[in-house]
Amino acid sequence: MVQRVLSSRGERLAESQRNVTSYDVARHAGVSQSAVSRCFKPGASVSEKMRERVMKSVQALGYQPNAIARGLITRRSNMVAVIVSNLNFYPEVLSQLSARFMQRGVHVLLFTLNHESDVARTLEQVAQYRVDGVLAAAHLTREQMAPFHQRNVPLVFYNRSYRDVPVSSVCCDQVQGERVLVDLLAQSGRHQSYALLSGPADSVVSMQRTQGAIERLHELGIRDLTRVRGDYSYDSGRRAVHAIFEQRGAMTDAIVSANDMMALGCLDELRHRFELDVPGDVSLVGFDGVRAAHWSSFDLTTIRQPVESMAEAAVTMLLERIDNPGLPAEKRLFSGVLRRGATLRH
Amino acid sequence: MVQRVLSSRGERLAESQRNVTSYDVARHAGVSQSAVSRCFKPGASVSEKMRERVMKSVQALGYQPNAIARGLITRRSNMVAVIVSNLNFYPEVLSQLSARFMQRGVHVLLFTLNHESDVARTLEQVAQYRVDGVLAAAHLTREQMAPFHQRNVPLVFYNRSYRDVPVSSVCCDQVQGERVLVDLLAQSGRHQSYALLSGPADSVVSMQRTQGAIERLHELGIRDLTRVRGDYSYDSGRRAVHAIFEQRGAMTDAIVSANDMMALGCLDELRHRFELDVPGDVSLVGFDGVRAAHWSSFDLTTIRQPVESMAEAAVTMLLERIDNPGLPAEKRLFSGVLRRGATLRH
DNA sequence: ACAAGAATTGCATCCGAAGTCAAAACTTTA
DNA sequence: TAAAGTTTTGACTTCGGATGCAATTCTTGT
Repeated sequence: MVQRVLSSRGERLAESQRNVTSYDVARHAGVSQSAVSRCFKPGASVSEKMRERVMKSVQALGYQPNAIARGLITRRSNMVAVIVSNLNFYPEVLSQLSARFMQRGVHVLLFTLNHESDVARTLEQVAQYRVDGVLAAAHLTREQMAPFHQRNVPLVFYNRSYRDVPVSSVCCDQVQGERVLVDLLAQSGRHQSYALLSGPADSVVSMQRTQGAIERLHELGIRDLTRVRGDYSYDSGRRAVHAIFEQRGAMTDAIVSANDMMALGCLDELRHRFELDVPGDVSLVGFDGVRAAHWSSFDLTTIRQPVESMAEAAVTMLLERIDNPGLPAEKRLFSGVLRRGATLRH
Repeated sequence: MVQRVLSSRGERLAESQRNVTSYDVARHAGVSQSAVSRCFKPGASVSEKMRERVMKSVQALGYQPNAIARGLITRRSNMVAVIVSNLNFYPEVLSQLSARFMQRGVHVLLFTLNHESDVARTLEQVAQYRVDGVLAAAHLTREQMAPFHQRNVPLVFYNRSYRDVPVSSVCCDQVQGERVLVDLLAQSGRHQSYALLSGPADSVVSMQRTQGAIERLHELGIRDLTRVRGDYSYDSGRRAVHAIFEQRGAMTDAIVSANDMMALGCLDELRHRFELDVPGDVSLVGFDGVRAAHWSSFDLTTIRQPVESMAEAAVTMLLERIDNPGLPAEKRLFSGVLRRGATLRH
């Protein structure tokens, strides 16, 4: 008791800094807490008079409903987790996703993964926050998805599809895109020797692109193929050129890169280090359609992923499944859009 | 009643999908709910035997503590809001911030702003989620900051400082960096005519950089200055070259761009459209130190923002203030790091 | 073996808003 | 104007975990 009295100033301070609650508003307006709550629920049964009265107190006290408390009782956090594995290509994707979620009043809890992050621990965190849904632009194993399925938390993958797992996804058709590029290479110039630059070994996207390219090259009877591996970065693209030339001397005259960043690295290395002409000496294609591919220094021939449509689709699919948990998994496949640049010999 | 019976299967389903709570664990383990709760609080008074027993049930039931409920009672959401205005330069910053917060067990609620977003509404959302702190890489007015100060929610700005407002920030010294660049231009070549390419009118950073450049140019007695404005984008850099040459004919031989992206646009336009030599005909400097500035096609002279240190500082400052609300505001200023590229005549 | 002290455990309450349900206040109708 | 119907309103409970405090169990010393 003595303490209480002594600390009264502190208490008053604490009191004044305590967030104002619906009870405070209710007291101030001389109504019940339920009434206040109802004023914030669209379509609730509240008279015009009541609403005005409450809102006046809300204004006066600067009341902001507590989304955490609301989430607890409604079991709806109004948050989705967005998991991205690396921000190489994903800044554009992320900004698209974020903007679209925000526009729909859904909040984004961001999780980024990198080589040294503990995926299991991260997913645990995701689960603990009781997000309403998960949008993953990262690879998850079946076991890692299971908890979400069990809890009925909708899961949509961006650019990862799992053949035999009934899980929703929005993907760009990597295989078909790569085939288009290879066709273009084959038609445009008489290339003698092809090199294929893959992404990281654990990237499914890279695997698909590489596979698409090889498939089509084989169909066209092209067997002479150098294969090297990069990590999707510009620098690894530069290094790749050296690796390629070490394997085949400087005969290679067509490079198929699994993404744009590496293609740009190749392009710069070919031109500035090897002083070769692109497309005169070597043809080059990428994949993604990043901004820089359009820059006049590069003007890269590539397949552009329709990021806007894909993001829109992913967001819509996820929110639909949150509102309607019964919806079956759906896999949407978007075709890439060919961008003809100036990196093809003809 | 009939309905209840009829829907019993549905209920069982719903029941089984209900998230398991600490009460479920307690029942399963034959202990009290408090005990379960304590097992998840590091340093709590729990016997080894109890912990084992509880953990066994936790495993058996797949219990995950509900962070939302915890947040309600502890008044700590363990989330911070990260507000970024545009993802032009910020992908790198964002990925740094996110990784660092995650590493410290803090979760990131992401808010992106663009020209058409309603800042007030966004900040309302931020407030409703009772985040423990706010990291803003965006401009806020004094009025917009006020609610956070009132609620004692620490606020740290990234690359925005408010002269007379006692609010924490981590900034790169724009003015000094720009002065270094101008000095370098002045020393390296005998430039006749300078052009200054600013960023968007509402960007404080652009304002500071521009001001730093002008200041130093004036000190050096250079008055012949063309000024144009861009929007930080590559394309606006390209357009700017036209604007510059329209104002002064093609005499301009030194361009100071308020950021790297625009500088790269200038560079490409100068070389490929105007067929001018950089640095032979025109010198060019940027600001930021983006990845692409290092690419061999560009090799731009610029000031690199020490993003890693700045992100680390920002995260640390914010978390310190969350743990210790009494800490006074602090403004940390980092010097940019000069990167000498090949875009300066000498 | 027993008292005193320390370490554990459980009870009850709280966080802040939402939803159920019955009471109260209005409307409409006869 | 009373009865019946409709709309509003408020009391109370709930969501799920954290915590102060009292009760209990376990140590320790004698």
